[in-house]
Amino acid sequence: MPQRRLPMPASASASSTAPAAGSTIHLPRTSESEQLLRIRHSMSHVMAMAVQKLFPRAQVTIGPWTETGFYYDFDSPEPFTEADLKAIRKEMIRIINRKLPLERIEVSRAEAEARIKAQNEPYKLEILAGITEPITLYTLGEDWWDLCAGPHVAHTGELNPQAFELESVAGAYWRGDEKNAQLQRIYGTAWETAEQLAEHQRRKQEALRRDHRRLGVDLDLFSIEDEAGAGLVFWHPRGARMRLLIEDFWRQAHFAAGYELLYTPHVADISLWQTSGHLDFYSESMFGPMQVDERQFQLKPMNCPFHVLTYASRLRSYRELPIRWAELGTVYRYERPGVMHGLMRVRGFTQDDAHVFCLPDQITAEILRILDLTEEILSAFDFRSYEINLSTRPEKSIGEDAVWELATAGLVEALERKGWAYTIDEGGGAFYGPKIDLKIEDAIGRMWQCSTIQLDFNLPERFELEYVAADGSRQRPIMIHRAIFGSLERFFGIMTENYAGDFPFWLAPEQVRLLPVTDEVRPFAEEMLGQLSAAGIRASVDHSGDRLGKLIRTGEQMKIPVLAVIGAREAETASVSLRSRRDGDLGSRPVAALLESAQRANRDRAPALELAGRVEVGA
RNA sequence: GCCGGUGUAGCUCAGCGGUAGAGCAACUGAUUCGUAAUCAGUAGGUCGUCGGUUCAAGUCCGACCAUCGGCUCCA
Repeated sequence: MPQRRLPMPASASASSTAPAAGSTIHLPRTSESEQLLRIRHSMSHVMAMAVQKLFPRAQVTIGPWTETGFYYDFDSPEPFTEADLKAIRKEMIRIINRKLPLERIEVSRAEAEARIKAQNEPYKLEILAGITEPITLYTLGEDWWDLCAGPHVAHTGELNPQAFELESVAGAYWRGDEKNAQLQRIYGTAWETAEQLAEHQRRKQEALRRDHRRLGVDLDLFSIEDEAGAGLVFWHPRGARMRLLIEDFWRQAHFAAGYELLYTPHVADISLWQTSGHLDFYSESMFGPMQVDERQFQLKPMNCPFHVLTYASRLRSYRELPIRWAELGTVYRYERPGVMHGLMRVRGFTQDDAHVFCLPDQITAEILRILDLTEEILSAFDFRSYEINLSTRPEKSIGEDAVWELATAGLVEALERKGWAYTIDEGGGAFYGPKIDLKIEDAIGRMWQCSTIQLDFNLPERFELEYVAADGSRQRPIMIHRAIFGSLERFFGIMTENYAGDFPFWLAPEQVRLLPVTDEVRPFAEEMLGQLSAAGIRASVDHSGDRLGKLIRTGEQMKIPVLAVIGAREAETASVSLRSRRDGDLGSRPVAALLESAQRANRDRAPALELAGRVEVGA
């Protein structure tokens, strides 16, 4: 068994020292560094002062630090543009160079109110009303101050004018509520040293290099077509090939884990969504209904009602439980214009959805099985570091106390038995049941929530699901929803960014590309292609007629794991000269050796070919 | 949906009132070549869409669509 499938404990927290490919500079997060916190806090004040100097009509609101910098929200009659950032930045440098002191002053509520009123800053007044004593403000030089709890640097001389940058302007709502005034937010980043700033920018570049939208075009994996509409994904042959491999692996793992697979319709009579309750609490995320004959149909935003109907299609016995049904179900959800994002946020996507119907005393065992399967599937894509969250009963919820307690205890016990660290989000569960969410960490330290396990006391109730218990009575089963990838599209995007497009051998859409050096060897290349294809290896011959250097360049740009150079020497000896994307030139091997190792790699879902010792062929 | 940016050939971009340009890719020809770009030629765009201003609009204005960075929301 390959090492990557061994069980590994989940890490309880995100690591900020994430592997930043080739870098040794540590970038502390704000929450890890008192000095950075001061710097960023003060930077936002400096920025606000600069903005008010350049835009006197701009009113200040709030300006907190973030993990990599800071922002400040303004209410300004004139819109800020990216070009304005340059001027603001220059003004900030001027302020920094004046080495202005930042002084903490504790004031009475009345004095704070008087000072704010003198400046006509209505947002500050609102903030004041919401805070408790002691009320503090920080001055910045003689003319500027802001209501703030601190802490700050002693004077702006402690701020490094070479270690900050203003990054973007964005809209934001006062207090985060879209019913409130629209404010303008300026984001900045600030560090102790110019080197840290450079490293931060290098990481941003790295994220850009890994962007799945970029790679989707470059590697010809998928596209989103204007003509068809936003948020609808077209899987190109290469992307579709990968998706099929992912799905095949997923199906295999599910059958092995005791699941059966379902196929259910994409639309259904709208009454189904009335029964399920989605029409009441989910309709704003649903596509509108469509009229068919005398009935109204609804495109599905979720698969669960279909699985529930399948359950209810006949009488169930307690002996049948647990029932585990999974489906790669494509759902459509209405997303507001402006929120779509590559594969990460779309309007049509496929969930790897499953529902487990079980007895109350089976909860723990079923959750544990799901955790095991989740780990097996995620680690196959090299996601081995998790952050787990358990969400408990919210105030507004349905169901009996005893059921909630039993279910929550079941989730806790499963996590304990799995040995996974987790945090508890008290009251963060859905109204219909507690849940476990799992985030995965990618190669550059970002966390992504994909998997979710939710208990549901609502749907079995609404659809009056039953089973016949041992004593002949009718009982209600427990229902568990779970998804591991969450959305196949989104997972594909995350995975693409995680690998930066350098997919492991088993997953690569094109595994081996044969590069004929001259026209004379094309027939041999074709013959070899036949052998590779017959052995289930995804291969092609590059017939562009370019010179070898170009063929290799093109192959490398397409991130093909194995390039096989075929010249006269190779054709004579039935061999290939292999070049691996990961390990470079591997030297010559008999064709049979390539076949054998590629087949083995596919079978083992290996990241790369493993070849026996180099064989010298030819002259 | 909201704020700001962007939309010119398949891709990356230049042109910013006066009859559309480059590099790469594609195609054709020559070259038959040994580990990240051989040379030459050809073709390709109603400049996102619709409307307006103007003698004249990729170029100015408006609306819409898409997209990028955010907000809100979320798989």
